[in-house]
Amino acid sequence: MRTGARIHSQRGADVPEQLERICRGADRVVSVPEMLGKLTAVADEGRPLRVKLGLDPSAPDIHLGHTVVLRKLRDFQDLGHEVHLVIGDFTGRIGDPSGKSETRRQLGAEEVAANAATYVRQVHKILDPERTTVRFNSEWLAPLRFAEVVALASRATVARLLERDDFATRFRDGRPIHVHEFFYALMQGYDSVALRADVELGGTDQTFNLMMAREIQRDYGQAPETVVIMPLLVGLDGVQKMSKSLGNYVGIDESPQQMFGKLMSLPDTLIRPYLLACTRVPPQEVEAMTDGIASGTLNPRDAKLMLAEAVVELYHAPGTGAWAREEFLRVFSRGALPAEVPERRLTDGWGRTAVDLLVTLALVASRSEARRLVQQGGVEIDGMRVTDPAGGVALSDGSVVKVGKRAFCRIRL
RNA sequence: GGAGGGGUACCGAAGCGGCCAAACGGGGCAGACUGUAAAUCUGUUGGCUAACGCCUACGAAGGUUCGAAUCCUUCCCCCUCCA
Repeated sequence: MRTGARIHSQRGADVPEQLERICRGADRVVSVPEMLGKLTAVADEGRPLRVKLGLDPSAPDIHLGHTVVLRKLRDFQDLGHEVHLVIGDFTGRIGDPSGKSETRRQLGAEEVAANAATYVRQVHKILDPERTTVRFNSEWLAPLRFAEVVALASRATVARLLERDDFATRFRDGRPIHVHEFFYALMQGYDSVALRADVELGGTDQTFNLMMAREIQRDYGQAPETVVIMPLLVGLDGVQKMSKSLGNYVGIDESPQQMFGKLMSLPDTLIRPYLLACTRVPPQEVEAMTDGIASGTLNPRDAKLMLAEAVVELYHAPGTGAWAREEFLRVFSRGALPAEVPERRLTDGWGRTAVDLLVTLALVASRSEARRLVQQGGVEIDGMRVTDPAGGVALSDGSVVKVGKRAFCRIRL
């Protein structure tokens, strides 16, 4: 798909097509006519749009939730535009308590750098490195003098800031809002000024900040960026948005097995949204599958198998999706062993009981847990359930210990 | 500066002298079932112990008491309102 440059060089002719591609899947574009105008203008000028995305450096792993926005960025790149990622190292250093009322831990410089490197590596699974620029916002935020900060602050009113949903509810409930939290939106807006962004992407949770950025750019004499707001992906729990801290996520750096398994644990109601947001399955096909599920001709499990395979395939080597599917069916549907079982050499000196074994193999966190697991029937050796925690176990070279549904270990004596 | 409210296990939240390793909900884990690591149901969820039980734990440190998450003192932290 490296046709972007060529399309771009065709100038205005393909602008409607570009617009259609950009708006597809977006929750909202502010505004569509404005976007049209910009696309036309840059096409005439023969330059690409500068498209911005801000990233929070505190949670280094990219998950499927991020990919919704990242894949949209990729669309821009394919259309010949350039992407500017802003790592919020300065904002992150201050700590953003937004969303939760929890104050976020401050990050050290090395940590930020390491996280950023991880980001960039993962992001390149989706974005075209050739058309991606990475910047750190400390570059322009750190040198600001207090007078300049005050000037920035004077652009916004408290009433305006309180419009933000999160602030509004906290204010109403009498929960604290710290002054520096107000600065957050201002700083993000300033990022856009520093980058001279033409377009900014974000999830619906960023709506307020994105709108604020437009106003700030205007105040600084720039044309306000056009904003593309993408829907938030619901997490594996089916309730809250996907986020690392909530643990309801699928990371794009995870192993094929893990990705596949997590996607199979998706509530059935999320099949359609995930197919649409996280795979390249054409919308008509998704609708056909959805109908199939509704009418009972398609087993939701099979739809999920398809979904999981498609997602794994997107972030791993070709063929891995099908492999992960086979693996899943073998281990969970047929209860067989996975293709690769980690091996552990067992030397003399472990205590001989079932509990000792699990502890020695580090398959449990404590002896109590091991005991519990055995009592609950969650431990098998060579397919035989172990029933007595304190009883001895019969092992031979090559015996396989299974703990719970998905922990395996082959014993070498 | 003043007044008031609060800090409980992974999270939320009860308890306010013994029956508290701490109700209840969520999450996690295990089992059953299944169409799946969906849904549902059951069990389990500090550590050590074969077990009796023991140890550690309710912001921190002391104290009262036969006995404290619960009462007292000091300290730390958080929140709200007033100035």
